[in-house]
Amino acid sequence: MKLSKLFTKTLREAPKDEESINAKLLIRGGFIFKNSAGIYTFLPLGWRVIEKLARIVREEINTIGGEELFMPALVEKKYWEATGRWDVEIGFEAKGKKEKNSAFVLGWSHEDILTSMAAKFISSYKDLPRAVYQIQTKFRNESRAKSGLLRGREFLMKDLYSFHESENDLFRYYDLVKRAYFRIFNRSGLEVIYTLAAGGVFTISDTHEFQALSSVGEDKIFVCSKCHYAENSEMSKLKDGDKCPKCGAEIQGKKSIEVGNIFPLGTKYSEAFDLKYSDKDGNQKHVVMGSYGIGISRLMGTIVEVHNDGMGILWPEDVAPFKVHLIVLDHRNQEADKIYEDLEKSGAEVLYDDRVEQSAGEKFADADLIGCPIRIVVSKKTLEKDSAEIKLRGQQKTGLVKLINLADKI
RNA sequence: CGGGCUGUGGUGUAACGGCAGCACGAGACGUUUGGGACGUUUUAGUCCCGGUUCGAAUCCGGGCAGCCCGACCA
Repeated sequence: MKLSKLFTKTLREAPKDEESINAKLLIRGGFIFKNSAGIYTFLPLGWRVIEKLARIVREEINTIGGEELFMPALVEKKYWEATGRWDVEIGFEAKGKKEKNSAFVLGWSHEDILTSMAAKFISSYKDLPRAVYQIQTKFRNESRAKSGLLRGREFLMKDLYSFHESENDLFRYYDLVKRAYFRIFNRSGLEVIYTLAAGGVFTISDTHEFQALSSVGEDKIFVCSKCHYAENSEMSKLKDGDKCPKCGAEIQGKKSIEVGNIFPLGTKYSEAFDLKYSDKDGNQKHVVMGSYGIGISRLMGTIVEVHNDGMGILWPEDVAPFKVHLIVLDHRNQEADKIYEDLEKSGAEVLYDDRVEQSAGEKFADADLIGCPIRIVVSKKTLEKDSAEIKLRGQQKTGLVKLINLADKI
């Protein structure tokens, strides 16, 4: 991608009403645009990050047998009534202009519509277990959207649902999901803490959250300084300075961002929608379910909160919009164009700053802001030595690499 | 949903109740190119409605919007 052709431009200063780091940097870099409070456009650079995250999620969820599907955002009233969730205030009613009474709510959760569908496809123990997921926009009328991508009224979520014969099988799968989640967050460059959390009306036991430590987080967890056992403060009886119930080390209270959660639902939904299967003896039983979420857009915001410096973002390699940020400082020299083409041919994702009117300093500042992992500079100085300068984001040292060897270094 | 703060070109800021100005950006032309370079030139603004006043960006009332704190967040 040539920066001279990019749809967006960077901002030198962040809008004054943005306080959170993720909002400031993502808006300045041209990753997102705020259309309303808690409602963002993912601009071309930002969408590439979302796609990277989605790819990681897909790979890992597919590995544990998840099948991807895509459910509607407009969810008709009848689907919410079985669980009494039509009137839940978090929903946005969607009113057709011709209808007198609205009959839809924009989907803020998809257990209801999925469970009613699943009854058409699951009828025998031979049809179990199953797991389906989607990556979709959720709409929640948050009374207070905040902190950039961390709490939006419209956001991207991966929601996975599993169907089982028994609680035993549910918890077998629950553990698979847990491990897949750790791989997802690890590949996304985040350290997360597996945290015990309170169950709700629709769960059969405690639930678990994946928490990334951050001072802007809305959650507070009590986490063991040694074994990382953690409980969410909303249900924990622990307090600062207590001994860890698992290993005896000191417990500390920390602020954190919930980037994922997993819920053992049991049969609450299958009872509401009469989702049953026949076991080997022909007995009708309710299907046992689990649901598992990752806020994809929140994940993006969290990564920025964790990986940044004063100048901009430091994208972890697997989620960076581009791997290489190539800067040419002497635009009259055609050599850089060729380097760009060669790098692309070698398979590297390159953002090429070929702009002619920007000064060197501005190009460096933009490279720092956008935050691709590898910066390559081509200038008169480097070309005299048939080389390019290479620098990793977040490191000060630079090195010269012969042009012939450049593609191999990436 | 309660509380606080704030609304001036695209962004950041200034203007006692008295001509809305500056910088950056963006557009044009030219000169530049190793940490946000320079010259000439163009462009673009007081959130909305009402009130007070000779006169309102400024004061008052109401709305709307944004941010922050809290409540809420199966």
